[in-house]
Amino acid sequence: MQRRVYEDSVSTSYCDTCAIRNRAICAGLQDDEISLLNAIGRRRHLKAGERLLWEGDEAVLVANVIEGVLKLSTQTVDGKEQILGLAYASDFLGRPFGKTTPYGVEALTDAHVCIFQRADFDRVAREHPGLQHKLLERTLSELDRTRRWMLLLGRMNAEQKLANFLLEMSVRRANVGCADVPGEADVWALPLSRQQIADVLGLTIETVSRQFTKMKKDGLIDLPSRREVAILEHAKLEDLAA
Amino acid sequence: MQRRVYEDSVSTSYCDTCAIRNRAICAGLQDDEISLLNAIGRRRHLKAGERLLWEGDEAVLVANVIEGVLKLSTQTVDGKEQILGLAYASDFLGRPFGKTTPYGVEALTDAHVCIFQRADFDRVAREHPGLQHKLLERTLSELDRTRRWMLLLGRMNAEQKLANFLLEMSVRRANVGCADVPGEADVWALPLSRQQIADVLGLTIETVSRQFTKMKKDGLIDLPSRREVAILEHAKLEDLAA
DNA sequence: CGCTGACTTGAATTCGCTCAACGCGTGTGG
DNA sequence: CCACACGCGTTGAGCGAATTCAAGTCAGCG
Repeated sequence: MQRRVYEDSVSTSYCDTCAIRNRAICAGLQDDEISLLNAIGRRRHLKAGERLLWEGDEAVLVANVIEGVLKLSTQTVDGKEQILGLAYASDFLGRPFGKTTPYGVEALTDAHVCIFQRADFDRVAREHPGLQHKLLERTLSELDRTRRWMLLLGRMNAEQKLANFLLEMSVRRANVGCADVPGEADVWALPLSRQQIADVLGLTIETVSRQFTKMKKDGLIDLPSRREVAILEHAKLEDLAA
Repeated sequence: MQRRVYEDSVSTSYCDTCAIRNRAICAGLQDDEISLLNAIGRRRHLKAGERLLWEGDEAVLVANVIEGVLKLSTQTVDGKEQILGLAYASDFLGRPFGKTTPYGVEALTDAHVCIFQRADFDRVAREHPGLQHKLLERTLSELDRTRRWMLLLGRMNAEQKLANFLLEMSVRRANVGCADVPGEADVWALPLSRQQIADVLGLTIETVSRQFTKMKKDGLIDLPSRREVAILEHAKLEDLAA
């Protein structure tokens, strides 16, 4: 029977050929554990802009990012958005063992995710300490990363924020594909609009734009088009990032 | 043999009579699991101002907060401090399964903690899924709390930040003892100096002071002494917190 | 070709920071 | 006991970075 257009049940070969098989929570699991995840997981394709989770909803899904960039965000009462973080390939999304989803998730680029019904996932996790351990490790390092981001939000000026943002994106993006060749130009397409960058950094769109312009004028970066960046002076950018 | 003055091995009765026995990660563990924790844990008393963990150190300890308030903090390159969060009774400290401690921990009030050698704790956690599960749940909700704090740092003005700070402290403090009687005056001693409050909120000491003064003038709070606060208009304070 | 939405640029404003002075309580040594 | 220093907090003045408000530019698309 045909499933919904964007969902397919995961055949055994899916996990075996999965791009993140060795980096996500699946890494290092035993064969029987992988099979179990296989049985309850589905692949899903998300178009850029499509939402996977809504803040405050009952938490019915958790997922692994296979490819693409997604944003986790929450909203202030007066409607401003604060992006809580970005999720890249092999990152985990959602709130296992919780009632409600604490943040919204939206794809910034076209993306592939491997989704699980939370109830299924919780059950397997409870019964398989290895999986739970992986999840714990991932959550702990996510907590560390989030806390470092607090330093950025609380203590940095616009220039430092943007420098850090570009450097982190450069690293996280590079981790996904092949390793960067040192000395090679560091160019890529930004998966975020100026507004979204502003939301990540706790700035306004105008401030982000001005800082981009300034960095370009100073020769630290290039902006071949609106949605592309090149880091020209990696070292100087790191100095700015302080 | 006498141990160091501030450390005592935990006798069975320690856990049984522990104030946080039913709220920390120990809650709901089986008797044999509790016994194991008992065997590897020690109580330690910290004086206000004493440090338990240093950022960047090899992670040798993890701990449960039994009583008191501690701060988790990190430093910028130029020496400014950013407090990453506060830990209250039943909160968990440290970085299990990690090489280095990602933040410094210092007691703000006199405090009691239940400390474990990380190696011991890791081993017990690995072997006892129940414990690991508790730890995971706690880490996940800590991540949620931290992300909500990002919204405060990234999107709020000084007034909103302080209002949120006071309200959160009121709640977290109240959770420790008996429940607040509604309508009762909400008065307590601040465990933080103005400077520390500034570090928590990503503000300067002067701004914090001015906001305190303003709130007092507006009748929202009272400041019986430098280190005491009373929330007079809880509802109005919540309006400010937005 | 003109419309639309995303981005940039400019000018004015404002919020929080910096710098500086001062107040207050506490401890210390003469 | 007083004088004084010291830490901590408050208050004021001026400044500056980032925001707000307001035009303008640009690219993509019907």
